[in-house]
Amino acid sequence: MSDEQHMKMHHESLDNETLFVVSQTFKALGDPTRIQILHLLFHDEYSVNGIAQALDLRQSTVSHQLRFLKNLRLVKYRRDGTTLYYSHDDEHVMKMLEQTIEHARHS
Amino acid sequence: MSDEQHMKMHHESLDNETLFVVSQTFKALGDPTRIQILHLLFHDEYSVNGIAQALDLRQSTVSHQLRFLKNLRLVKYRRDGTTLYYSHDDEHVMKMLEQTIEHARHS
DNA sequence: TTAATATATGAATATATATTAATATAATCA
DNA sequence: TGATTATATTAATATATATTCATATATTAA
Repeated sequence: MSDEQHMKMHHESLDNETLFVVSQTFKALGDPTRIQILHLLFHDEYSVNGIAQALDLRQSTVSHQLRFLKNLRLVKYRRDGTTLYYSHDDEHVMKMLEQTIEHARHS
Repeated sequence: MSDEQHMKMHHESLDNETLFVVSQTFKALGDPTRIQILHLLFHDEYSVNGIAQALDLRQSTVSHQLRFLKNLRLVKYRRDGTTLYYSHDDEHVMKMLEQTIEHARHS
């Protein structure tokens, strides 16, 4: 039996890059502040200050977390003057988040 | 308009307990070692040492992480003599994990 | 009971992470 | 240009987390 077939028997083992991407994705959802931000963006776009006000967080905190989320392409933004409007940018991740919120609520 | 209706307009805001449960769940999936363990348990049950050997991890590391996963009821075990066989115990979480792995592989 | 084996636990350490205050940058408008 | 506003960045700090070694516990078998 080839090594490849042997690996498939035990299901594909995880290569380091996949492992890194997957862990980063879930890590993004593993923090209460980021969950709140993404959940807020589920329906609408918000400015940085808008998020800060809605969630009672510092502007700096929000900006830091938005950078994190933007690096993972989980959010995007559009500019209008000096204001940046952020919105979500990953349907798969948003679906997982909302499903898990519903799952947690009904338990 | 009542406060309750007002809240629904902006979607249900997240209560602290939900926020905690959701973040804990995703945090569990946000670590490469735990991802490897859960992925290994996707098909079969494994002993603690079996996991350690399969993934080239210390027994202690595996045991600590299994405790973490067991506290969240993501894994369960059965005893056979001195050996504990662990298996996964949350279909929703396992489905999310495997979907996200597939998602990451094809990107 | 003693030895052997499997697993869990505790303490120490190193690393990662989230938040904050202060400040820098960038865009707009008078 | 200078003032104003919105956002980003930097550095500091506090906290959380993962791993490891050493050891404790528990089960079984001789």
